[in-house]
Amino acid sequence: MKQSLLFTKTSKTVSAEETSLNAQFLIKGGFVDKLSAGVYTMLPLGFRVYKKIEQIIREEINSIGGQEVFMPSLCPNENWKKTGRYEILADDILFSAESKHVKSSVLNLSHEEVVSPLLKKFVNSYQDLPQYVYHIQNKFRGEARPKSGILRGREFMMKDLYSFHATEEDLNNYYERVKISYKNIFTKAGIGDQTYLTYASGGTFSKYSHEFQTLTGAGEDYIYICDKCRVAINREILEDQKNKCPECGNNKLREEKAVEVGNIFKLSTKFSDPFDLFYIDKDNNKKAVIMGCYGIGLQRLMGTIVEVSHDIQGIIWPESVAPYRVHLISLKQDKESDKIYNNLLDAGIEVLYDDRDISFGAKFADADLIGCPYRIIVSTKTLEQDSVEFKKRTEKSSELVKKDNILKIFK
RNA sequence: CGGAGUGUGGCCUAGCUGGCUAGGGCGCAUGGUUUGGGACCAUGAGAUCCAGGGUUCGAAUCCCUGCACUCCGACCA
Repeated sequence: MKQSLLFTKTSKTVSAEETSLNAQFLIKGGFVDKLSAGVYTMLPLGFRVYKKIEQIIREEINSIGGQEVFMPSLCPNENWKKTGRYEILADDILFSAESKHVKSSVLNLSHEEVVSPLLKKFVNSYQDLPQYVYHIQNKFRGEARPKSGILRGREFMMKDLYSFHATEEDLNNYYERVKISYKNIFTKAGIGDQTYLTYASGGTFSKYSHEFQTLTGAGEDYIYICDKCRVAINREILEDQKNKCPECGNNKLREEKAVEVGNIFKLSTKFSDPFDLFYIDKDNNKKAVIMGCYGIGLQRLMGTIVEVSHDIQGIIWPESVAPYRVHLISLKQDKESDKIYNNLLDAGIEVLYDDRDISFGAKFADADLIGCPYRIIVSTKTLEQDSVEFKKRTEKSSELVKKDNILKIFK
């Protein structure tokens, strides 16, 4: 992509009100635009990052049997009344959706009320189970107080996976597979080192649920980490847990602030009961389907990566989610840099090409802010030596690389 | 939802104990100079000072109401 063609621009300034670090960098860099509190547009650069994250999640969930669908945002509130969640949430964070001809719909804030009746249409026998259904789709939550940039929004994308089982044991087994899968996702997204499996309150159906918490001061949760087991417990169950690691009993836990990037939850029959989602077992008995649900907020994950990976100049994207792999900077209006750009494109390398006619200082500053992993600089100086300058975003120093050898770097 | 703060050209802001044509920076346009860490000079365009009401000879400035945004707390299926 030629940077001169991007309709967005970087900005040197951001409102003094915007104290959240992820919001500052993402807005200045032209990744997102805030429409109103907790409601953001993904701009071309930001949407590329978003899609990389989405794809990491999709591949990982597919690998544990997830079948991707796309469920609607609109839902008759009848469904929500069936589960009792309408009464609880209609006066709170549940958006109602009305028009002249539609008087009784809501905007889904999660999709149990859609996916459960959906599966009822297809599940009859134990032989139809288990099933794993997910989508990556908008959620609407009328938060009283959106905060921390894109970490807590009123409209956001979420991967929500729902699993359907004949038995509790089968759910438990799958639940463990999802744990591993989530760990892979956060590792691939570049925050594996800072992310902890965390015991949290489980509601009425199991002793605990599990969250994936990433250490950052921007987080809203306090977790207590057991360094032996590399797990944590959420402060909300600390007293239950008597300040001990649930896995090894270690009572020397350290407190950290963290943000919840993922959550896995055993639902039991909470949603299958109201929708009469059942199956017939081998002995011809009618039994309720056992469910689990598993969520990851996409924007929250994106914002968390920024919170975890940046320096004073800007974002340092992990290669797996960077908007472009290479930021090519020409310090000279020259056919040579066009040629290098085209060679990189031909080799299938994602490259953002700063072909703008502006000062080199501005280009460097933008490159630092935007945070692509690799930088290639083409200038008169480098071309005299038949070379370009190659620099990683994570490193201060650069090296000269012969033009002919550029592609070898990326093999 | 409780508490605190803030709304000024496209963006960031100064002005806020009322007083001349609302000042600056960024960005934008035109011309010139410059070219390895956010260049410089000149000229120019661009403003219902969040909205409505009130006080006053006079309101961006004071008062009331509403809306929006930010932060702290509560909440977080």
